[in-house]
Amino acid sequence: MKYNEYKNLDYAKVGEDILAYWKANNIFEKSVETREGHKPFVFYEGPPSANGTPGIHHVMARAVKDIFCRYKTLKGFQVNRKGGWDTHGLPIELQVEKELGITKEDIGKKISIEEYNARCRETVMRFKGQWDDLTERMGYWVDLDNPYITFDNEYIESVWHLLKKLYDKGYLYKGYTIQPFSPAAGTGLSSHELNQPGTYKMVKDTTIVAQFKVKHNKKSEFLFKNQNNEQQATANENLYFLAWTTTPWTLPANTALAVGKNIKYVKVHTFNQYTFEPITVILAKDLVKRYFSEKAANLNLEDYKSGDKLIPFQLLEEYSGKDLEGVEYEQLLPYVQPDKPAFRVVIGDFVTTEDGTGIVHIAPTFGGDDFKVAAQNDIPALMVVDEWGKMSPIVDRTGKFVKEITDFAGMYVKNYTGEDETVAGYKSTDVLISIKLKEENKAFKVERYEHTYPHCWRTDKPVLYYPLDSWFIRTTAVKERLIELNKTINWKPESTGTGRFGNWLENLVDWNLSRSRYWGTPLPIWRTEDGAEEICVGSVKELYHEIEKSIAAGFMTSNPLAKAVDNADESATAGIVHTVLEFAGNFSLSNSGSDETAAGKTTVDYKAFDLHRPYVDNIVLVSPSGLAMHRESDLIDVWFDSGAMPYAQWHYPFENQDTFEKNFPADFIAEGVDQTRGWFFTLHAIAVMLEDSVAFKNVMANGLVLDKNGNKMSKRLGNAVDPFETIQKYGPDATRWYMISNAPPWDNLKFNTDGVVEVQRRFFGTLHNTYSFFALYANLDNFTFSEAEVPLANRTESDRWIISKLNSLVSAVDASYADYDPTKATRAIQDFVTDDLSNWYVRLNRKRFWKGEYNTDKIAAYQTLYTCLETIAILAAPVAPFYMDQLFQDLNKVSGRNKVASVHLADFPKANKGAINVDLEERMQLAQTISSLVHSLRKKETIKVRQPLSRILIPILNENTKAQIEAVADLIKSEVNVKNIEYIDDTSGILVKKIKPNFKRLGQVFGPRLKQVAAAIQGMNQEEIAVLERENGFEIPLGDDTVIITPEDVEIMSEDIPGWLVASEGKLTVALDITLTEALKQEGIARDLVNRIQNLRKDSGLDVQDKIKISLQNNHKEVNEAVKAYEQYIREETQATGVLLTELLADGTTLEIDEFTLGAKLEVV
RNA sequence: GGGCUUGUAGCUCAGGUGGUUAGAGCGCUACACUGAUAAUGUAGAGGUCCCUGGUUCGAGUCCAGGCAGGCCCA
Repeated sequence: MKYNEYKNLDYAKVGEDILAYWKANNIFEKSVETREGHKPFVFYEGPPSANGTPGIHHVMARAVKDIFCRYKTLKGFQVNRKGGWDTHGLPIELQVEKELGITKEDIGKKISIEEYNARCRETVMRFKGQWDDLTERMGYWVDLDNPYITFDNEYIESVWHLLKKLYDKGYLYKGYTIQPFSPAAGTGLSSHELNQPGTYKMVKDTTIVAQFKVKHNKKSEFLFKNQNNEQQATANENLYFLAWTTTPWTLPANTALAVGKNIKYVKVHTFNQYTFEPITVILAKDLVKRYFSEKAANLNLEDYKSGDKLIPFQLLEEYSGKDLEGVEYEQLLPYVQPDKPAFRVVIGDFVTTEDGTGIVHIAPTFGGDDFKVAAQNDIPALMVVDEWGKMSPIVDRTGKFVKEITDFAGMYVKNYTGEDETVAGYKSTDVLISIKLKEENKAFKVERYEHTYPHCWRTDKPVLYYPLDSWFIRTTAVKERLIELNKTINWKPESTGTGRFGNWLENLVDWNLSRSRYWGTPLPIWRTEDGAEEICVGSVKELYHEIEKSIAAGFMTSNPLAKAVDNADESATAGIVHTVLEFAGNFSLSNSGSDETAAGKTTVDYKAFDLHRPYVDNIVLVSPSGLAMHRESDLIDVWFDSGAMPYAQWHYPFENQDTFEKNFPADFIAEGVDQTRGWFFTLHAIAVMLEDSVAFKNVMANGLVLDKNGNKMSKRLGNAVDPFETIQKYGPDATRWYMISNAPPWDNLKFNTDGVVEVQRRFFGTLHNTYSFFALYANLDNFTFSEAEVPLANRTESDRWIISKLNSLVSAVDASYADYDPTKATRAIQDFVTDDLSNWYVRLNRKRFWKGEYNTDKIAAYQTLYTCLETIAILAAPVAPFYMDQLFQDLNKVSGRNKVASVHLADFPKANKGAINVDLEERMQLAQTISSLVHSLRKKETIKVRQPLSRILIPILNENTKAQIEAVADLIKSEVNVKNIEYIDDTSGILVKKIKPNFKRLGQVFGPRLKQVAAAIQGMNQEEIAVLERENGFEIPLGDDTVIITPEDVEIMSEDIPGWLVASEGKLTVALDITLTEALKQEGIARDLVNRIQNLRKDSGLDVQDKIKISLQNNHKEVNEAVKAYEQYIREETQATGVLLTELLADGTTLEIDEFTLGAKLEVV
């Protein structure tokens, strides 16, 4: 059995080959099965939606999930990973509408709900194939065969069960609120949806400061009087409140104005800039300067002429907001009349003087604050009766003004039709309203204003705030508990948990559950028309029985669930094809229904019906008092679907009660940080409300994947990275390794394929080279790790060193994974492989592998390198699952040391603390530093490493350092090619010492006087340093005072050796003796000869083990002598049986060694 | 406007509890080495540690205020 040797490494092919191996040998399944009975590590998969193609960020998110599941498996836990699909929701509806060329309005008209939902069901899994493919190729291990699917009846039934539980606890209620509404999508939006990335955009809107004319009556009399300025009374009939709005289209719905109770307002006499008419206006005192120019402060009102740019003004009276309360004004745009008294000033605590005028225009139908303050003050909203006889706002659900708003009837309040706004003459509805107000002397100021405004995350069109009826979950009731339990969750990064998520909990509002849509989980609440009686249905069986009652009461004629519930057992065994809703089962990917039925665990046949609309809508139930109850037409927020997955993935509580209990809460979940208020919240909320428990103990919120310039990836901009292409080109391992090692997952990643290439080269390339080196020689020597392990004590210094380093690495990597910090783990592994293993251990020990006989030393070398490679394979397997499995198997197949078929079935190595030797690691560091210093000296003198030198000198200030260097002296000597290391100490008398203050120590002792002390120390001469060392103390005069410093207060090092070539780093100084003796020169020539002959061997295509005969031309005396002196050495190095010096070589090659040129010839023997 | 987060070499990133000469890899330049060879070593160039104040004997690090990017929300 031989170790596999590879000509070229094809990373993508490794991925494919290993994937095939996993499939053929069920490695994933085994990785779960072999841990049966072990402690479980519970992981929840946040379900993706398969209606779009996966992107590179999904590789990131899924790599993170995979890494910790694999790590925990290696650590001996059983990690079940049930996949899942999020199948409901707006994106799917919109996609279907786009494909069918319809809008929400057409549903029920051009297309039936039944057909519409059938299309949704088809569409939602359209890219499932691509998703599964990516999941496999990137090496994300998750159970794709038995995923939970949110549209399955079983799933919906579990969700219903949870809703009923909430209902029974009094957490569900119906309310009427102003909500974000997307006319373009025809639906209300949840706060989660409004929290999608990119919904808030900078827009330039036309804003109006409108003039609301004060009614002159008893209540307002005081406003028309001037206490300070009698002669101005004439203009006072034109008295206006100024109110600013960024949404002029809401002005026709105005029914009140709000002021701040304690805000100061002033009355100002001036002129309207559009009509030039004299006016008197009221606005907040703080904001006067915003509307009136300083330059006009001294102008006389009498001098004003129409059209003057500078408009004079005069401050008249001052009022507090409280004074203004109750003052009435004339309706600004009298299209529709309210049914109760309106148009007066109210107090609002939300009014500020930050912007606008300090007076806020109130349109109760189009703003949350507006709605609240109007209700508190009994101010009506402006409503009209729509075509169905229902009360509705003056803007309809498509975003158009109703016919009652005559001047603007039928106009869209925002650009919902995609009109080109850049064409000349384009006027938005807001602009048209402005023009009208200007003409009527009702506009004080109209200007374009840039601000952020929320947009629908699917249609990119602006959102309106709009009154909607909704069902809510009273999350505020458990707010404190949500906060408390959140503190027990380990967030990665912590700031997301305390900051983003914590603050969100602090400002929690009730969860708006309602969606007026079609494709989703229906709200299982039936109500009488007057809303007095209602029922929340919590299971299919319960619904069945309620229907039976309804039939008895005469509201229904047949029970659509009859077949499913009555004939359950029969249908399951007889294989009846269900006709109630044929398609329901056809697209179902779940196979749990029929299996479980056959097993007799439930009596419901879940393929015989459909809990979606419109079927549930057709069910009419009977109330306790005998009235008809219809289903509340809403669907529930899809986030509830995904937040319910801990339960619903198991069809709990109808099946798998045990399984659920064993798998709750999760040990670990991970998703993008954008899910903070989405999935993370809904999981948490449901778990706290129902279980008084967290839903997850550890959570990783990973950051965004941006393009290499830090911009968001988007298909539209064309900067999106195709994950399939990346994996195909660079392989899954390099892609994953790059993503994880480059930056912590919670930071945003600037994805640059150059980085992937670098990882490939630097890490995988080096590791592979190291393996190839091992395989080449191990195969020649037939090393199969069959010998007993050579005891550490019998191995070389460098063996023990790399083993020590390896064990330190195991500890570090284990700790990093356990702390959910994969980046630290990968960086540690990478540094070990490139720096310690490859660049130092292998480089220094090469000769042990290819030279000499197969003895204990050689075996020790093989064992050491093997152990390093095998350990690395396991440590790195969670991140690079394919390559590391190949490496592991390549090693293991020959040695058979592990009885497992894959690295993923192995056990995570345990660090052997006894093998870690800090002293050893320290002195190897010394060796590396000294070598590096000598190399740099050689370079300075341009003496090549092949030229042996006699000695280096190292000044030694303490015995410990000397002993440390002694232990690695051989390594240094061979690495830098010198014969001897000599140490010089104090007694030599030639050391020049350097003294440096220990600032940390001195600072603590001397504080502000440190500067003087430090200066004195740096000024000490050799003599004084000697005194300090000898006496263990030295007096420094400090002004009138004298202080004593000790050797601990300073750092003393040798700086220079007079007359020598030195280099130093930190405390270490090295001197190099560059005197060349004849012998050294000869040896240098011999080494050069070896080098040239080795090259010749290689060029001639000789095999490593071929023996040769060498003939050399004897035309240089120096060379001849070197050959004679070092013949033995030359023969050994070049595997030559003999070296012959001859006069003439007819057919040799020419060798050049410095100034020598000679002929040479090799013959294989 | 608020919350969170990031800002260190051309690029990607390290820099416990403050300590005086701020590091690594990549890239660039030069040189060397060569039975791991499309590998490797050594050296060099390259820094306003985002800015401004403050605390301190001493600030990349702590504090305050800004600026810029990102995410999330009003």
